[in-house]
Amino acid sequence: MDFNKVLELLKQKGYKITKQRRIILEALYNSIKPISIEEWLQVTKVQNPNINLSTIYRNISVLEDVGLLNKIRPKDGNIIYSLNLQEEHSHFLICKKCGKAESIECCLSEEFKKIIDDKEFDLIEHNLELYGYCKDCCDKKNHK
Amino acid sequence: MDFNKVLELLKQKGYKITKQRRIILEALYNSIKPISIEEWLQVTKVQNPNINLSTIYRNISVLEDVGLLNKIRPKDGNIIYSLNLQEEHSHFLICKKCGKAESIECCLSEEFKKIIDDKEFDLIEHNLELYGYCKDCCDKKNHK
DNA sequence: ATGCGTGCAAAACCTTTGCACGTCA
DNA sequence: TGACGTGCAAAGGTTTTGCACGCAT
Repeated sequence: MDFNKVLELLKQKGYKITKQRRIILEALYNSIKPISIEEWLQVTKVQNPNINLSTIYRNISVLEDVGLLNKIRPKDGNIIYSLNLQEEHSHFLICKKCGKAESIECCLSEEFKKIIDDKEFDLIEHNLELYGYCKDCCDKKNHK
Repeated sequence: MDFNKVLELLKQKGYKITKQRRIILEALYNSIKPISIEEWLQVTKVQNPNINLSTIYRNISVLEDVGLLNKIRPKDGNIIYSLNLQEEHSHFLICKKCGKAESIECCLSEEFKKIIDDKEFDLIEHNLELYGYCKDCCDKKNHK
């Protein structure tokens, strides 16, 4: 996704594009990996040393609201952030009774990468299928 | 896993079974769902109102050391905890080049449940396959 | 012009730690 | 008995918030 598209999405939600906001967004946009708040602050300070931590926190809320923020929580250590720029790919909820497959939009790539972090394995794709009972079959059969 | 087995595992690592520790562990053991620190404290206080928050935090470290603790981090909200009592089931890292399948021991059930939380779907099983390049093929082909 | 966004400082919140005392093995 | 565990209180770290000012629209 183009950076201007990112700004566009913010504007569509009624957010103004201030100098600080632009710098903060660019910092994350240009980062090749998810970063912590502190790293994020350091990078923004390169462009404008006066930018405040609280401003970054407030822009985190904005990005969450727009749905562009990926938050990753390593088991140990602080939260790291990245922009969610990719097209979403689907997984399915498959009913064991009626076979209905419902698409869900979630991408677990980051979680997977974390899990195999120590495996020296270059993760490219994943396939995930979730099996259970859909609402209709739950109601009928009292599976819950 | 039996509760006594849990205590046994702690003893094996050289931890003592104090009254407080037992209550704290039982609280989590008996919980039907992952709970936050605050909920955990409330439940332990039913058995012994003097038990301190810091004691729970210290026992979290113990459980982590023993490998019995599941930490779940909802995107929004505090960490919730559960005991990791189930036998682990495997997923595979499958190499797209040499086809080698390496078993990894991780269970994403909780994450999946979180994801479909709002879907009214009774999740029973899941299947996960991770595809990429194993270390050997990475080295040979310079995929990284 | 007006209202949203920002910097600053303080507050709120969560987690860790030092210390003295208690208790398990 | 000795070492580990606990309660309490204080410290440490992170995130949020109130306020006055500034800037984008």
